[in-house]
Amino acid sequence: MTPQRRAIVAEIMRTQGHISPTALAHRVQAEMPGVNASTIYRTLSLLEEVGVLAHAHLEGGAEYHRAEDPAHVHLACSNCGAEDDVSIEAAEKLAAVIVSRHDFEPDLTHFAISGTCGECRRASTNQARATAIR
Amino acid sequence: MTPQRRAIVAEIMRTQGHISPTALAHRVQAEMPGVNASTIYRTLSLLEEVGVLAHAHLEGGAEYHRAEDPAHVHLACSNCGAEDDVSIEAAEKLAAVIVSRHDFEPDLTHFAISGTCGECRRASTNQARATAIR
DNA sequence: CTTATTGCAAATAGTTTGCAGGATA
DNA sequence: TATCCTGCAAACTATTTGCAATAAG
Repeated sequence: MTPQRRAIVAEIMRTQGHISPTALAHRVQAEMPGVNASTIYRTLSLLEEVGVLAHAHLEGGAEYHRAEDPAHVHLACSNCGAEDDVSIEAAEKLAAVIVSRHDFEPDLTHFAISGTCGECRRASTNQARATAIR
Repeated sequence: MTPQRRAIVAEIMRTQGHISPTALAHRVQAEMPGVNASTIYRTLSLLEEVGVLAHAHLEGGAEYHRAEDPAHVHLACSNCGAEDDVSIEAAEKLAAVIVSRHDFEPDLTHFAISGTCGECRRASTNQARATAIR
């Protein structure tokens, strides 16, 4: 247990949701200058091996979150970047379909699901309508 | 229409499924040495803007595929790397749930779904059993 | 002949690794 | 003290960009 690790773990525990290695590096270095990025990466993979953390792939790359956090599927709007969560229960219907028909146990939390959020969908619909009228 | 682009497009059309920029670069350079990687990247994004290609995020990063190819969800085994496809119809149940409950129009083809394939699941079950007996 | 495209080199960004000095238990 | 951890620099991989030379229509 070194001061660097303490700072890194503290910053992770202070974070709700997920955080990218680079963002974490910035925050940790803000309060403890000199902490090297490689230390961040090494600590992150260590914590993941031990089972404290897990990572998911979002639009912007890998993001870490506490392994104990309630599982959820991540929705990411490819238009505006908005993010939302779906409880894992709601996703179990697809999971069930996949298991039974494809002999595959999906982990719907590992990759985000991209798409268009309601706001952007309505905006583009209005846009299309305006264009049609013109 | 330059010979480089012809070679790139030919290679893509010859490919079934998806291909990564680097893999494409290797193949193109094999038959037409000297084609620069930047040309590959520029051509890929051009073809995507025009609507001929689209990309998805799999375990190994971005992969391009023909936009006209039948939509499908990609399953990737995080243990052995095996890949499988789910028709988009089968995924529509989850899509429907997401649309109605989260006001979000998902594109389930853009990110892969990782998980454990049947083979690996059975293997780990046997492993667990063997350990228990011992 | 004018515009578009390519190759090259350099810049980025994110991440990993070897190594030697320094901190930890 | 023996081991583990850190910082640093360098290496890497994937991707992007400026620019001048070249090819295309």
